[in-house]
Amino acid sequence: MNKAFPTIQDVARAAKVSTATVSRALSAPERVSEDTRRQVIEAIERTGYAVNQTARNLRRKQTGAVVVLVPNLGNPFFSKILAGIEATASKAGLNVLIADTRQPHAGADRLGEYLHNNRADGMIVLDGSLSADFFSRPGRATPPVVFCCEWNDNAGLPSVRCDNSGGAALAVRHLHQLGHRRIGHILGPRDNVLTHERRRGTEAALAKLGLALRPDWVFDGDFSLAAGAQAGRAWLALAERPTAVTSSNDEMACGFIAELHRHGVSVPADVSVVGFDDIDIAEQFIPALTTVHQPRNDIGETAAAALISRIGEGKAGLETPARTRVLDVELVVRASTRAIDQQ
Amino acid sequence: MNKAFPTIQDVARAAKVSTATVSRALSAPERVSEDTRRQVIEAIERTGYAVNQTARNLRRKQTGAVVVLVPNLGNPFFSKILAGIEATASKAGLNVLIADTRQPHAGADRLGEYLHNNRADGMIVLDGSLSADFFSRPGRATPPVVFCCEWNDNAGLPSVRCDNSGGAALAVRHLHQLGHRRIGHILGPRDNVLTHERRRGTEAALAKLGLALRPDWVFDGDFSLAAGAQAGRAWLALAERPTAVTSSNDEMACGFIAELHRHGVSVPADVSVVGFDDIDIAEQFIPALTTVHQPRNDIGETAAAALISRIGEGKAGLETPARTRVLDVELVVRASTRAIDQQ
DNA sequence: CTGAAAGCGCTTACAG
DNA sequence: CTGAAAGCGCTTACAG
Repeated sequence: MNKAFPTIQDVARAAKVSTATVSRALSAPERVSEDTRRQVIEAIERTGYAVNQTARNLRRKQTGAVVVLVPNLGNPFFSKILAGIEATASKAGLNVLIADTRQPHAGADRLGEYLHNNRADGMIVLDGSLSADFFSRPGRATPPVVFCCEWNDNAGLPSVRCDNSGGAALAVRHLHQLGHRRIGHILGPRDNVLTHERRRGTEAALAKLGLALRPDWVFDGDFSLAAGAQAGRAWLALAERPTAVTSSNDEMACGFIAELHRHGVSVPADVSVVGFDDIDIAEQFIPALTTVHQPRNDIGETAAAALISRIGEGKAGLETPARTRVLDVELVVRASTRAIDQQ
Repeated sequence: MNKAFPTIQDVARAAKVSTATVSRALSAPERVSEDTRRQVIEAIERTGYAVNQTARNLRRKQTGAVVVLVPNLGNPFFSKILAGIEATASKAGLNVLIADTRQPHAGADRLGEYLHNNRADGMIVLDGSLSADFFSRPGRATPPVVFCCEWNDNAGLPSVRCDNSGGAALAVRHLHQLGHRRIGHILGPRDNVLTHERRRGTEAALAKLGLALRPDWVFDGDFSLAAGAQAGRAWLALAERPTAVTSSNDEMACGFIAELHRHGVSVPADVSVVGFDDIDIAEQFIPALTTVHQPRNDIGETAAAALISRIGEGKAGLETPARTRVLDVELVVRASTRAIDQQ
């Protein structure tokens, strides 16, 4: 900040009114006479005045900002979620702060400051691995928090996400309809709630069809392209191979397909693959990826709207019953899956 | 914010000292006696006190935040840039605000508030299309601004970016070495500074090799996958086709290759393709994409460091001579390019 | 080393 | 409709 910035005092002087009137002309123009308002506006222009948000926020006891906690900002998956959050928040006049929970400096203490130091009026958390007590501090009220995409059941907080288990089931049923009976699955990171839910959906759908998920057809992963490639190598090393594989996300599906390709194995001719997320590249991948579409922009917007309404109610994080919003997913059939002859 | 939050007054009372002493114990512990410090710490814990940043910022005349202006947050290209910025800013104790310049609500006025309403101590701009007068307001000082990736020469502001024309030249020379003489180019969005620079680098390199960029081998685009696919269709419709194409970014290169694939044309057997950026998927694309690697994380970190040093100097945007930092790129040869017999 | 007091730039009952 | 005054929660010369 520069001291050369004009203040409300300067405007008051220039308009020959009190600072209270200038303030009203700005925040409640209907409570000021036509004439006065004009004078104030004119004085504002003449002085080049702009409200000092810090002072306003201190006085109003708000920050005008929400913070989004992202596990690894470098992961492009989050871009459309962030875009949805930003669109909704900025429409409501809120600023959006971002913080990366995986940064070395981002200890729970540091991140907790956002919640407890009046830096933000609320928080959207994309990281389900934050422990429940991160969100509540002994003897202190806490601003509203909502989970988005990932979540932690123990925290008892509202959550907005897609239908993860349902999506996984969609993928399995699609492969089953194509005649596949030998179906494998690539996992996300261990201890991740999405990994867990998608695996659960996969197993449940398989069970309903009278099939089981063979342990040797479950491939470890971590949502990265490299992990997909590694799963590809694991698949190649198998004596008995599944004819189809569902992946816990698209990136691993792409890595899996690329690795098989490098070894002369073709998708979908030799094995069918279904992803999860429907990231941008899925449609232009070769082969175009069959996947479970997740409405990422919507999810971000819905989470922001949920947070904003909580902020409006003035409810703290734990006072209102937590509500879970599960948005629908849909299967997008493209070129990475193909019918198989009955075995 | 919740009124239940304890203030520095509560701590002072609990520790039986003045608020000045509490403040010092926090901000300048060496100016407080050992004993007093311990008492204050203990009182802070007992009360659950956390500094109110808004009050501190008002008093100190700073905001403790920088804002990043992103043209379309939904574009995953920016994720690693943002990650670099966030890492460096948070290390310096600064919060990171983001705003999308392409949102309908994001008029120049709204965005300008970040600069002129004491919302941020500085700004990083990823959007080169903002006009020069956006950054200076008549009669007002302006906090430091630095461009990142994109820039606007007219604004006279510091800028951090990769070597765009040099990268484009690298791509051309690589293709030339492989024997290609008929080389086309897919453009980014019209009026974009990166489009312009990369095209310029392409033409300059071509000229040096005694070649010209044929107008019918220049394909319109906008950095999107769909634009790449459209360029693919344009290539297919050509009577005389280039044997190699450089693309102004990776996404269009992928779209281009995918479209040709759908029409039975193979890369690199039938045409070689070089991208730009080296996004995550480039390596696992089929064929793996030869491209110009841009150090996105570095670029973000460097831009943040440049901004922070300007903030530290207390210089406003226009007071110090603008400095341009151009980071090196490098060609990553993968599978989308192949030698051709001399023609 | 410590405290009393002023002040950062606003907003908002309160009174008229 | 308007103004005087208090106060949001800090920090920082100033004085001792």
